Amino acid sequence: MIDVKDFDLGLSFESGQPLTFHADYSRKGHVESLTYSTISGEIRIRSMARGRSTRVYAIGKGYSCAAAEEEVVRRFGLDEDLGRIYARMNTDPFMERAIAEMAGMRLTRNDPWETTLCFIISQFNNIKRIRLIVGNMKGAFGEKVALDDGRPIRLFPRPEALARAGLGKIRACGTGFRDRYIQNAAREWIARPWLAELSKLPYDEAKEALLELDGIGDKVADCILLFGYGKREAFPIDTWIKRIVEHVYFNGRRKRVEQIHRFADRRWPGVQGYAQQYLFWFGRQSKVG
DNA sequence: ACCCAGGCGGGCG
DNA sequence: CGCCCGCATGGG
Repeated sequence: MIDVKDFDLGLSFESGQPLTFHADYSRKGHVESLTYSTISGEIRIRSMARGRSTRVYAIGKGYSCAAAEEEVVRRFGLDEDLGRIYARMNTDPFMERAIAEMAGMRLTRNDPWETTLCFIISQFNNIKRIRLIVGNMKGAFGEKVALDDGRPIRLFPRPEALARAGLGKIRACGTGFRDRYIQNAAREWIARPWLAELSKLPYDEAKEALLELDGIGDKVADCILLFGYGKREAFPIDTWIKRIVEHVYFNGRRKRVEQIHRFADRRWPGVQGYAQQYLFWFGRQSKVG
């Protein structure tokens, strides 16, 4: 059992973050459950709010109890002190409301390759269709494995499988024009093994390395750094965030992306990624901008 | 039948 | 440089 402050499982799971794993979520009263598969098996979480703290039980198939808990802590960033992060984010009334409404929303930590693929697919696309395409790609290229109960599942496609796949077969998953970005990224992932190790580099250098890949621009690179490499100083700027920041902090005046980056870096140093996620989801839910 | 979706790369002025 | 356009595809 893990006892954490400031954790809302459903909000963390359903806040538009790249859940690269297949998962089933449900809520009955104040008890939430989430089941998802991993490379090593399957994790089942039950979470129960008790005042300001939440009790989280994790059971894993193919995991010891301790290993399952460790996986959940890592995956949902439960080792990060949200109270301290909120104190640094809370610079104004709008952010204060976002924090109050979205209390307990965590930034998830995902596999770097899986995150890269998801966000290459995300460009000029919508969340629902991103999930559809990723699902298709698992079916076409993901390794088949059986869980303990014999149920077959498909793992996330590895770069090796996509590097040798034809563009036509990739495109058949619904990727559209992104097919060559995907094939190229898979090949580069193999040719440049250090791409898997970018969390060791400072944010700027890691971003530079990602930007060399075709189909990865400023926004996608920041998403990969934030959700795949745990770089909390990344501040992905998509159409939503741009509108929201312009509306809330610039009186509706249009700003260039570079200016918004500078603004966020100065205002929320070190916690830009959390600020972005809270502005993004709160702003979207309440239709700001 | 439209219109849009968590951008990016290339081409033009 | 800064801006603008086309881009595949499924769902509203």
